[in-house]
Amino acid sequence: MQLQAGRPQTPAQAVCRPGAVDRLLDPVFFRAMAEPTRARVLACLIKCARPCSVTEVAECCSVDFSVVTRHLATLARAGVLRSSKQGRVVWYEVDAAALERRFVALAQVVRESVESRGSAGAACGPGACCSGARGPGACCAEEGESGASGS
Amino acid sequence: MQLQAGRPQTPAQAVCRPGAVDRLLDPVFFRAMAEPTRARVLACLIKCARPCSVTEVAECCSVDFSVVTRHLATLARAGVLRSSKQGRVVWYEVDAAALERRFVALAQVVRESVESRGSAGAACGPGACCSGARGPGACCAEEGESGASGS
DNA sequence: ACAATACTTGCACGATGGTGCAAGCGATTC
DNA sequence: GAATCGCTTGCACCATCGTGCAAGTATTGT
Repeated sequence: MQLQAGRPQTPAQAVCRPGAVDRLLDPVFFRAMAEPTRARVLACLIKCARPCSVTEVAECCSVDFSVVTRHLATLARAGVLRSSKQGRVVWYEVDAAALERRFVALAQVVRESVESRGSAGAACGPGACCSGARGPGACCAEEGESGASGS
Repeated sequence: MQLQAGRPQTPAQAVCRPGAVDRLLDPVFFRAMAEPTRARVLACLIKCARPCSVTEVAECCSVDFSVVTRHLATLARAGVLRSSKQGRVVWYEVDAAALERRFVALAQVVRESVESRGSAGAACGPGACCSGARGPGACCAEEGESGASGS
């Protein structure tokens, strides 16, 4: 069987097949937006669609100023925001291009997964297949491809 | 001024303009994917592109079986997975349609934000405008803690 | 030089959440 | 009916993280 070529038959196989989805499901990225205050900050910056200072952003949420600073830094570290310093003012802005690209890529990966359902060999389903190829280390023994797909 | 009609000028104004972005930046959804183990589980399910049992999923990560159960339940609660019980086996499957729709909508919201940059009134930027319309409560009474209006 | 503004960082505290172990529950098999 | 399988839930532990306060840094204004 051409296991390596097609779609992984089990999660245990899937985990050792590096793909775009692994890079896209970056916990740092999702964690950045998972916090309610940060989500609110990000929503405000998206709506404003312009660079905003920390002071401005702080006015949209009821937490301490220092907290806003940290949240903005977190979002910037995750690649969601970009910052630029002008004098003593720091302007934070949504990195819209990168953000949109990321969401589009995520949507694409999910869509491709759906499209592969009927094409890659056996039509798997509940109890239909993959019932015998289990066991830890059933696929990860070899090196596979050291595919550190460059970012 | 057509503040309510156009794009909010400040984050303080933006926070009281409910829009699609507020619903899409759902912390529950993003938190579900923000955890490394859950991200790995989700990636495996996307790659497999078929319903998988809890036992199968547990083989792709090195945590306790009970932990996998909880992670899968969390992802299902967030609308990322769907589950169906067949006998004593529970099948978890990526809700690909909903997931793709969500990412597409997020990309769309970000894109629309970019497209509105030059259209809605003044061309805002660092120090270009919005320097005088500041101050807490400039647009709405208060929306944070006392605001039990919206859910 | 001094003060004010804009922001960052150190610190402590409390809440949240991920984890493993063990017990429990429903469905299947013998 | 008893044993087994597949999964869920209760519990305790620990790490992480969000938060506010206070001090510190960098830049601008007087």
